[in-house]
Amino acid sequence: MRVVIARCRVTYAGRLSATLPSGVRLLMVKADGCVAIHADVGAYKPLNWMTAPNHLVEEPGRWVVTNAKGECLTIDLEEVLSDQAHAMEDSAGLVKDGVELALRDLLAAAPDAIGPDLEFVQREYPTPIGPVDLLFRGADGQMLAVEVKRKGEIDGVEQLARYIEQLDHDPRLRPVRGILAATRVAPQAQVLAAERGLGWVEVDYEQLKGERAELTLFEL
Amino acid sequence: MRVVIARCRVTYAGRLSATLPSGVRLLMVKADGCVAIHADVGAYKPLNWMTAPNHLVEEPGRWVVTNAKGECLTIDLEEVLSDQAHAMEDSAGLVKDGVELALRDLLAAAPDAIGPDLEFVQREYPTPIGPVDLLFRGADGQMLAVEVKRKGEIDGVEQLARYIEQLDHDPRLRPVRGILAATRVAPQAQVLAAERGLGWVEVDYEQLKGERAELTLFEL
DNA sequence: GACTCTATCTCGGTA
DNA sequence: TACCGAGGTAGAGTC
Repeated sequence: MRVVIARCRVTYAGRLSATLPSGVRLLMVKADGCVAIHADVGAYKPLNWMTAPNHLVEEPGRWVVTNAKGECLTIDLEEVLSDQAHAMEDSAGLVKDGVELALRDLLAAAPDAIGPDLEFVQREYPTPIGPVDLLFRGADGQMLAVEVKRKGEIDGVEQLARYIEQLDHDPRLRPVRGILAATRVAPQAQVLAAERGLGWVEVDYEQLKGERAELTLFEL
Repeated sequence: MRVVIARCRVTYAGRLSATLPSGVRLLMVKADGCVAIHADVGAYKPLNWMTAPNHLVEEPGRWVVTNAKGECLTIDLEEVLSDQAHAMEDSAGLVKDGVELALRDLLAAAPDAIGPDLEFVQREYPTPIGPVDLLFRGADGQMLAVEVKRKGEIDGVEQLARYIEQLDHDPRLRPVRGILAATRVAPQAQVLAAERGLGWVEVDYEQLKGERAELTLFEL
């Protein structure tokens, strides 16, 4: 990785146009060719960037980065304060835990958090437009599709509505009820769910995890 | 901004749990306290990070970053290869052009680009599920809701349909027509719009901007 | 390659 | 502050 500290101006022309006036910034050029320009605020997002694959041409006082889509990032270097390169061998990647997937599995094992007398049928039940997170059968025999989100928003309601529409095409399943399950359901999502004839439920992730741990302990 | 190149291990506990095994990486500590850990691939996203405001405690061989939400980022430094700091005065920010907001404002001022004899009523007209970009009144008195997108795709049509559904609940507005306005409307979006009884229009951003400039000049 | 969906999403706006 | 929508979303997985 090459790290340059420089006073520079930047322009980007591509999906939008953006210009960055003169200032001291950090330029990163990574092993895969990615270029990022960071200011001294904001941990996450670069001011400007160009992802790989791209083509970097280094002229005196100017870098020009282009890609196949016709996007162009131009960096005018007014003063280079530091320029160093470091070898970084590939290292094992990040290991994550605790997102939507875990919530889905917890709910599959504990349907009571969604509603009474539900029998788990399948995870990732396939439809032509993508898999439904969870499918249950109610005490009355009616099917229930559940869309799981960490945060339930309008998108999640639309997604669930599309799945229900697909599932209702299958005479063996029809009519299918739908519930959006999330640690939090936004007010707008609640309104839209009601409008679409869908249900929603807020579930407590920590509590589910605790119950699961207890159950595991008991089963030992 | 402080830039450290080091062999390190990282753990994050907060919105999820994540661990990062030993490897050489770039650590950025910005003036606002933000911390980011970058690998040698991917221009954009750090492997781990902590946004401001936070609290960084530097012990020998270990940094611990915590914030008010109880998130915690721990960096175990195994070997520091470089450690430098650079002053970066605040500089003027990024200037963007060509986005949805500008397009919306141009259309509010130039309804003719959407259709004949439209009277501008309101920007961001509120509904229970979010604001409609633009609301106009036609010559016949009928209301017209316009959803503005840079690129008109299926989700833009869906969004517009949801708004119309809400607006039609209001007897003072009903019946409301809907149009998707974008610099380009995808064929699938055109089909879906027709299906939903909605209109669509492709508008020329550069031309609108030009007209606006002319108008401003004229008004001088 | 195109499409879909998630994200410690970030970021900006607003009530 | 919380909530909501846009993003040059990026990045991962699937078909």
